[in-house]
Order: sequence, then C-alpha cells, then structure tokens
Amino acid sequence: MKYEAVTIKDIARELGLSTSTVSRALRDSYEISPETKKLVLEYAEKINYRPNPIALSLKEKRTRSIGIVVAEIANSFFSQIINGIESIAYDKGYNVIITQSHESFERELINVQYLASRSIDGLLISLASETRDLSHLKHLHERGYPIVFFDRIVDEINTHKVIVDNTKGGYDATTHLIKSGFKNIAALANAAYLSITRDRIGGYQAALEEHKMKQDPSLIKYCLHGGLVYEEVEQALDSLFKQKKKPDAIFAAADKLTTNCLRYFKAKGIRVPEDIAVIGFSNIDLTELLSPSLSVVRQPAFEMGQVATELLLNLIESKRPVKDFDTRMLQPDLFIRESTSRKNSSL
Amino acid sequence: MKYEAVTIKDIARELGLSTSTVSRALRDSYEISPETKKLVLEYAEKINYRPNPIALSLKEKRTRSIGIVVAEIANSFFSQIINGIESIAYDKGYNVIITQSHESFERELINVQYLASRSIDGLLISLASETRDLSHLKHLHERGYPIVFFDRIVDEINTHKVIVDNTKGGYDATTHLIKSGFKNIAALANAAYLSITRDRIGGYQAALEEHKMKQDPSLIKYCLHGGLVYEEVEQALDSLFKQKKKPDAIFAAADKLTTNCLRYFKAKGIRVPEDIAVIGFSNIDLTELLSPSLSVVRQPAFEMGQVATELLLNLIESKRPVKDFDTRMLQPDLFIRESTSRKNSSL
DNA sequence: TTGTAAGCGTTATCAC
DNA sequence: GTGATAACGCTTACAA
Repeated sequence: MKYEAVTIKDIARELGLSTSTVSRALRDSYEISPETKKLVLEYAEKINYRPNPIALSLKEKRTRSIGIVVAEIANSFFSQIINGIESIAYDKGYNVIITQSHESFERELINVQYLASRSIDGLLISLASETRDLSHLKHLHERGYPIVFFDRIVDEINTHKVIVDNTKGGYDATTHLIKSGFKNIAALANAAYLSITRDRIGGYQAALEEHKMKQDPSLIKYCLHGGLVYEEVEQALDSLFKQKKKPDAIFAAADKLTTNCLRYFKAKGIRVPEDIAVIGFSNIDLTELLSPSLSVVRQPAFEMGQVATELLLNLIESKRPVKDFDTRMLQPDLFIRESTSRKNSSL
Repeated sequence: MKYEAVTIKDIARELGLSTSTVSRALRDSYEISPETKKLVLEYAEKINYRPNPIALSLKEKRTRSIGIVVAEIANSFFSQIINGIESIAYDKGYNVIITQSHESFERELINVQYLASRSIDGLLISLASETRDLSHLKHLHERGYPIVFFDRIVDEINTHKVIVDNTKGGYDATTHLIKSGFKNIAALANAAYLSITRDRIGGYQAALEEHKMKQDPSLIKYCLHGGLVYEEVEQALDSLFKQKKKPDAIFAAADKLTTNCLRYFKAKGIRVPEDIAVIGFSNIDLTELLSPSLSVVRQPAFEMGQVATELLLNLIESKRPVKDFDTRMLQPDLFIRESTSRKNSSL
C-alpha cells in the first residue's frame, strides 16, 4: 500500500492558486498578501501538510542529516557517544541516522555506502574491528566528503578525529595494578591493528617498563572481534591460564572484553579479586552493581560525541575546503573499586 | 564544503550521449548496443558513479528504508529489538533508521514527523512513556501509512502489533515471589497509562488475588519516565519505605526501574535478598554478574524485532489496503536467580 | 539503437 | 501580489 502524502500541488489546486504562491505563502514571504497567506496556512494546517524532505534534499543538495557508524549500539560506550552526538545535532537542526557494523567490515562498507549515497551531509565513524581496507572511506574523503573519526581512528586519512588518551588510560590502569602489588599482569585487547589497541597496550607496556617489570608477550591476548562473541574471549583466557606462570591481574582493554572476562571467571569459579584482579576499559553503567564492583578506566563518551559532532558540523558548514584538521584528545578517568583491591597489597 | 557527486549528466556530457541512453546502459537495458553499454559502464566505474537515491526516492515514492522509534538505545531490551529488526530488514534489502524518544513526547513527535515525511516507507514504534496524545500517529495511520507497534502499544489505532504476554510476565514474577514466601510484595512500574504497565501490574494483581493475598494500592508506585532518571525511582522507593508496613519483596516492571532500584538499595545499605527480594522485568545481559545475581522476566526481544519487521514489510509491500491486523503475542521467560531466594522460604 | 520530454515536490527567477 | 518556468537527478513513454 503506497502512502500518498499531501503536496503543494494539492493545496494549489484546491485553492485555485499556483504552486509558487502556495510555496511562498507557506514560507511567509513578504510578497504574499495577508489574506492569501491566511488561506493557505489554514488549509495546509487542516490537511496536515508537511514539506517533502526528499524533494528539498534534491533541490538543496543537502539533507540536514548526519550519519553514524558504530560497532554496536548495545555497547554503553557507543550509546553514550550517540547521545552526545544527538544533543548537538538536534540543537543545530540536524537529524541523525544511526547504523551498526557489528564489527564486520562488510556491514561497515554497506552502511557507509548507504549513508554517503543517501546524501547525508557528513559521517561520524568508529571503525569496525575487522576493517583493514580503508579505500571506501578514502574515496569519500578525497572527494571532499565530510568525515570525522572517533574512538577507532586511522593515520592514513587526514581529517578531524576525536579520541580519548588511550595510552594514558592503559598506563593508568596498569600502574594502578602494579602499585596494588600485582606482579604478573596480563592484557586482553581488541584486534592488534586498531588504534585503540595499539595505544592502550602501549600504555600498559610503558607502565610495566617504567616499573621495571619484565614484559612477557604471551601475557597479551588479542580478540579479533573485540570480545563480541564470548568464545573469542574464552579461547584467549583458556590459553592465558594454560601457561605455567599464571597472571594475578588482567587489564581488559574494552567493554565487551571486560564483561566476557567476568563471565569467564564466574563460569570457571575463579574469584575476583582474590584469584585475579580485573580492571576494564569500560563505560558500562552497572559497574558499581557488579560483584565485585568493577575498577575501570572510563571515557567521557557523551563529550566525545559532542566534540565529534561539532567538528563535523564545522566541516559541513564551512564555505571553503578545510585543510587544517584537528585531533582532539580527551582525558579518561580511573575509577578504583573492589575488583582490583588486594588485601596483601604492597602499598 | 559541499560534496559534489557524479551524475548521469556528467557521464552523458563526457561521452556525448543523452542521459536516457546512459540511464538505460547502466540498467543494462536490452535496447542499448553492447558497445555503448561497455563504454558507459567502464566510464561510470572509472569515475565511481553512484546513483543518487534521493532522486530515485523522489521518483519512485519509496525509499527502501524503515524507521524505528524507541525510548533509549542504551536499554538492552531495545538494542536487542533493533538487532532483530535489522536482521530481517537487511535481508529484504531495506535500510533502517533508528531514532530515540528518550521517553519524551516532544522528541517522539519530531522523530515521527521527520521519519514519516517520506524519508521512510514504514514505521516501527514503541511509544515514549510521556505520550498520551496519539494524533500524530492516528493521522498517519488514517492516510494508510504503514505502522507497526511493538512493546508499548495502543488500542486506539488498529494496525499490526507485537507484544510479549506482559500479564503472564507480571503474574509469573509475582507468583514466584509468593511461592518463595514473601508476604508484602510491592510493584514499581512505568507510567500508569502505558499498555505494558497496565498488563504487567494486572498480572501482579491477578497473582495476589489468586493466592488470596491482600492488595494494597500504596504498594504500587508509578514512575512517569520509566526510571530513566534515578531521582524518580528514589522518590518512589522513599515513599514506599516510609510506610508502616514495609515491603519484603519488589517487582520492578521495567529495565531501568530494576537497575535504579538496585542502585537505591545499594546506596541505602538495604540488602538483597535478605532485606528485600527483587525481581525485574529486564533484558539486561549482565544479570548473572550482578551481586546478587538478578531474577528476571526476560522478553524475546530479538524475535520481537523480527516479527514486527516482517509484519511491517508485509504492510509496505501489500498491493491493496490491509484491513485485517494481527496482534502477535510472544512468551516471556522467567529466570530465577539469587535476588529472590529466601532461606526461610515456605517452599 | 538513441534522443526528447515529462514528471516526482520544491523553490528561485523572471514575468506580468 | 501572483503565476509560469526551470532546475535538482533520475526513469520512462514516446519519437525518431
């Protein structure tokens, strides 16, 4: 069943006016007599006329919409970012179209192409963990299409970017574990080639180095899909715990990695923090309700969404091609709770 | 900076052909000579031509997109529904536009109008808790606009609907509490006029009645925004605990109500389940990691999204106006965990 | 086999 | 103060 909307033509025909008169009356143009305006506005109201944004987009070559690609809206970090994005976008009269990649390159490609071709005016994207080939984004960027990266960024494309200081986050988390007296600190990370992985693990390593702790590469495990599937985390942890020297603490460098880690320990009867301490890079909002309550590095996600959107709208509304691009770095916060507290701490 | 896409005109000009020839060549029409086709396709490929879907939409009066309005994507129930919706929609070649009402009537109105003004072919909606005036949806529905309601539905609009058996969910949860020996069972619900509230509380009351328990209206508290803001829940619980006869168990009839309830108990030092038992109507995926693990009524959210989408696509693709509408009712599941276990149970 | 023209809904420009 | 026309990008009768 096709839904037929009311158009300016319908109004014009009904009132015996031309479409241009109706159009002008609706936009309250000074050229139109008060009587005609009243007539048109009242009739439009009566039949509930709404301008067709598709037609407007075609004409104006802009849609007043921006597109988002994130891995998973079910992830608190991303849903908080989205709320930040919406808060700015709506204010400026832009609508927001949300899509999910589910960490799949193919899905990301489809979404980016759909969004770009649908003539959204600009794109906010955090890459899928599978994504290594960036040509789909490079093409768009080369043609002047406004893109802002957040969270998972890339060096190859020179545009605005918003991230948290991931190196510091990893460093702070690890330093906290070291100072709490843990000796054998493992790390569980997303795909190795992602910017967030590189930086967070970099911070972890820097902390170990600074405290003269020996570095054991076999203590770092990577999950290609960021722990989206439990089995991935299970496998990583299985192999971690099969080693002779078992870790006494673990730094989980992403949301899903953290929760699936906790699931694993619960399933295996491994106690936190008695048998192993856990600190997560996580924005889940139930951390204080977990058992034990969870120590985390938390990102200012809402703010990240806001900043990214402001940068994108700048790009979109700029009159001339933008050459100078910013990379904004926000600060993460460390929240220490029960999951990393050790009674026999050296502190 | 405006992004200028390649059009058929550009190709036509470059190759010295007419736009119609180019159009036909691109769609592999039988009328076009192999040589011309080859020429056009190769050049289109070379300059990375993509048809403008805005123009197509204007022409075809369809967008192959469907719109969603939910209260909050940060709510697991809704994000699971959305995943179900996407799973069907993508399969059928439809794209999905997600919007949030944040339980606000005004925001819902804006979203519905944006979506309906022909950016999408049909609408999937769960009402905002604030929404009492349905005229925005009635208008659309009367003009034949395809709408499917899920979760929070209304009687006044006759179209396809998908819900869970909320009455049974409320009944099962309450019966479980009664059988576990709790005597003074309170209920915390969303806005009173919502379908889900009516049914879930109806089930709660039916269970009390069946077991000849006295019904105390002051044990039922309503939160106008479904517990979206903590203060709302705090206020409800404060007033609940100020009463002389304090509840020994509580049935929290929605996701955010449940988690904010737990937050409140944690803050006040009220132990669960020793001081009060808690059962939630919730799809959060961390229930087993909470302390104590949480008993819940869980909805088949993914499936609900799938069913709703199938119904919507039927409406959209139907050749004639649909007169017969379905209300599909799915079954909720009861998961019993620690938060409702009482040592001195009568069982 | 290819080109011309109309139309989708809207607005800007130019007439009257 | 109002109307006719062209244009946005595309498809499709209808002509040639």
